[in-house]
Amino acid sequence: MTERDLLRANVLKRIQPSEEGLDYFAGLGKVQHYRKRDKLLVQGEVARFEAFIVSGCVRMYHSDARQHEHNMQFGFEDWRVCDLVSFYSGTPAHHSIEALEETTAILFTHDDIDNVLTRYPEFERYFRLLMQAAYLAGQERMIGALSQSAEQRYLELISRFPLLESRVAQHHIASYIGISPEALSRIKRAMIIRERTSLKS
Amino acid sequence: MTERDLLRANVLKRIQPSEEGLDYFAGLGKVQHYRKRDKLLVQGEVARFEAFIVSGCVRMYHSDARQHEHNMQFGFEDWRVCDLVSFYSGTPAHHSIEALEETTAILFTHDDIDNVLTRYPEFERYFRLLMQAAYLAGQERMIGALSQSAEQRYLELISRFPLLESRVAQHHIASYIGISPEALSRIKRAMIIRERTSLKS
DNA sequence: CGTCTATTTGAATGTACTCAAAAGCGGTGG
DNA sequence: CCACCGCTTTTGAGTACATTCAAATAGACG
Repeated sequence: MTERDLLRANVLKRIQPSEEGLDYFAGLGKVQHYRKRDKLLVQGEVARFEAFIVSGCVRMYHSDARQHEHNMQFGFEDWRVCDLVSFYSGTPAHHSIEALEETTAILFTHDDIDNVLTRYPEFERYFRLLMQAAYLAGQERMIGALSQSAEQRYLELISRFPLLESRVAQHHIASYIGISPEALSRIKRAMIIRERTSLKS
Repeated sequence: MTERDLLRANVLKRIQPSEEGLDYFAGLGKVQHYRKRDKLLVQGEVARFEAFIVSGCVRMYHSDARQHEHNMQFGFEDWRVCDLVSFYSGTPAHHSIEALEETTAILFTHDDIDNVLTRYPEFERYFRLLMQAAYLAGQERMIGALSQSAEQRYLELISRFPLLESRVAQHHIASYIGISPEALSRIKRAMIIRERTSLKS
């Protein structure tokens, strides 16, 4: 039941619900296990659940008209991953979600969430705060994409999530910051060379 | 009192609050008038209010380290514009908001919103839905930025908001889609030439 | 060890940027 | 009504950065 505890802790980071409400919510959802490369969601289908990652790591990505994949979000323990557009509006998802490692998640259907919101409206605040956090992250990312160089975006990303370097393939990071894997490779090399020459001088 | 009516209608598009709650909410906020080029918010200050645009038009933009401005959002009648990051977290805003025309807005402070949420928790849902809509829009935009050409982004933007072409300067649109004004000018010319030659053939 | 995938490197190409200048447009005052 | 001013848009030329395609190298895993 340790998955459920992680979930409880996640709620308590944001709101102080009644014990009853928390129990109810923590009992919802379905624990699911995924192996590396399993898909939690396939682009074009409707997202029927929101995934709360208990352990492991996933990526959410969009595959464009030219079959190029663009990573939109990574998800580790204690993160929530979902194509919220699809989930809340019932339209086909613009994203796929794929496990990058062995991953355990708790899946919440729309009904689960409706149920808790109807019974314990205190959770409206929880979901609003989650939404807010997701929005803010997106906003920050957009600013970065518009006003920073690829190198700056890379440095900022890995300084904010040092996990990524060790757990995620480099081409996935390249995709996240919006450049080709070759470009990221070159950028890293340029950084190393710059560092060497500046140390010598 | 027509400003307030627009606000009521906006609420009713999303939730069915008690009459009491709606009256309370519709009475909140302060009507404010801005002239062209007036700033509703200056980057670096804390956003003390969320603006509900009653008439006119504004842009929210980020000014980067090189003093380049990047338009993040436009706002017309019946839209909400705010640096939500700053507003909800109390940190200095990463955006400025500027009136592009004579503009009337209703301004809601954080206290206003806290008050209505405390008294009428039904409004949690309203703000969650707003947040959701804002998030979804951001998500769509990010996908576009990563996977579409500048030309496609331009075409999609003006087909979605035909208002823009007539009411907003071209360089503001260029900034929104993330390219220089020169680049947009060239793209438009290329489109016209393509059209001419395809008509002739 | 061999296979599969990820990363690196190279070369040619493309797209958008910067800087600079010209042309277009709208409003104001003489 | 015209001349001028300020601002936007257009055009040109040179440059920077990332892309694509292709090939070589390096790592991971069975």
